[in-house]
Amino acid sequence: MPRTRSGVGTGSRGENPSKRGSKLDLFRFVPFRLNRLAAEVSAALSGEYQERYGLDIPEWRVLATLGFRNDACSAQYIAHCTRTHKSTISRAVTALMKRRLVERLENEDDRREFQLRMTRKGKALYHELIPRLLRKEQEILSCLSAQERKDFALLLGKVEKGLGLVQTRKEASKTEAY
Amino acid sequence: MPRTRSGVGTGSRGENPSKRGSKLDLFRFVPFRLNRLAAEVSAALSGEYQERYGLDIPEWRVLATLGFRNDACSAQYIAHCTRTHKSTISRAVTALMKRRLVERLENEDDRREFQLRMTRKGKALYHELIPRLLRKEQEILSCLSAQERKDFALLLGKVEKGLGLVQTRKEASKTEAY
DNA sequence: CTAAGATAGTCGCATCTGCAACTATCTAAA
DNA sequence: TTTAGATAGTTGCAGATGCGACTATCTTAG
Repeated sequence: MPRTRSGVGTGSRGENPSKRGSKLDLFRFVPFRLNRLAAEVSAALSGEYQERYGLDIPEWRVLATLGFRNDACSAQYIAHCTRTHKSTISRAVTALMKRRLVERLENEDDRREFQLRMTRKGKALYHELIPRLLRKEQEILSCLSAQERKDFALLLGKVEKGLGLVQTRKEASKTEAY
Repeated sequence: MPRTRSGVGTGSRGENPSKRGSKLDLFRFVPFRLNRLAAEVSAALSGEYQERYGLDIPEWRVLATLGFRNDACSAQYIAHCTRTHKSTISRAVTALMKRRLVERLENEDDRREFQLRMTRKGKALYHELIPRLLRKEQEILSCLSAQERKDFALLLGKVEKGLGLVQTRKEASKTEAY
């Protein structure tokens, strides 16, 4: 049974409790909404990569990067383009190697870094996982019309760009160096 | 533990490294984009509440909730409406009480729970912080036109609703009980 | 060649946070 | 009343992750 609210409400006590417009509705505050939404979406997806395949997010990011570029690359490259700390990527790679999903080759030209690529087993898992994730994504976006999804992607892109999250062509070609 | 099954599942276990459309561009994958964007936006804001005022996100959420409802409420209520785990809220409240930003009163009707509210000092901090955060938010959204911001908020709302993140009126009145 | 500085990757440490167990309290039913 | 079950809040524990130090290697300048 609902407890009776103490009748204070927005009424002003002597002290001027809520002066000016200096109030903030968390539910309309975009940073909070983005955080909450991201957490919820991650939770919705985790059933696929986490429970079903035992991958955590950093591990999944490594596989996704390797799978998309169908080509070997360094851990540093993955860290840069997924904006994940290099130590996190390092641990993810270690775990993936233990499970024989990823292997690494010495780089002759620069023996500090390794070339990473998925093993056959890793690729199999990747190709099994991708359709599931894409389906989940569509499920999450199913509340939007086709046009709204486009708009949403466009707006996300603008905000990302505004925050410097988007690679320019120049940066991308520089990134090739990794 | 979900060991990978021997069969590859989607068939054609042959070589064929990148078959079909089973590829995923992380940069077009909405869950990844939301995660990255939320992290970046949080980082952009942390300068205000973290560095300047020594608050972490859960602490900030407690203050924001108390500030918006200009009324005392329980820790459980805050946990529910911010979708934060109750243990996290508990620790945040403890920290805020140590700093005398928040105080709690025994609830006569139910001695399990406490009524939380900001102290004068807490309110002062809150009213100093809010305009800064709102300014930051506007800064982040400055890459969007007024109409685009509206659209963005609307689309966020639809996705939130689709995920069950939005309170209906009925739930809201039920929540009053907390 | 040598030395200084940059970079790739690893690892220890500290922090954060979710989970689950626990206490105290409330509610409802026998 | 007694007892079983629910709920508010706290806390120990473990897993995840960022930071910074460290090693090894590369590059560039003298």
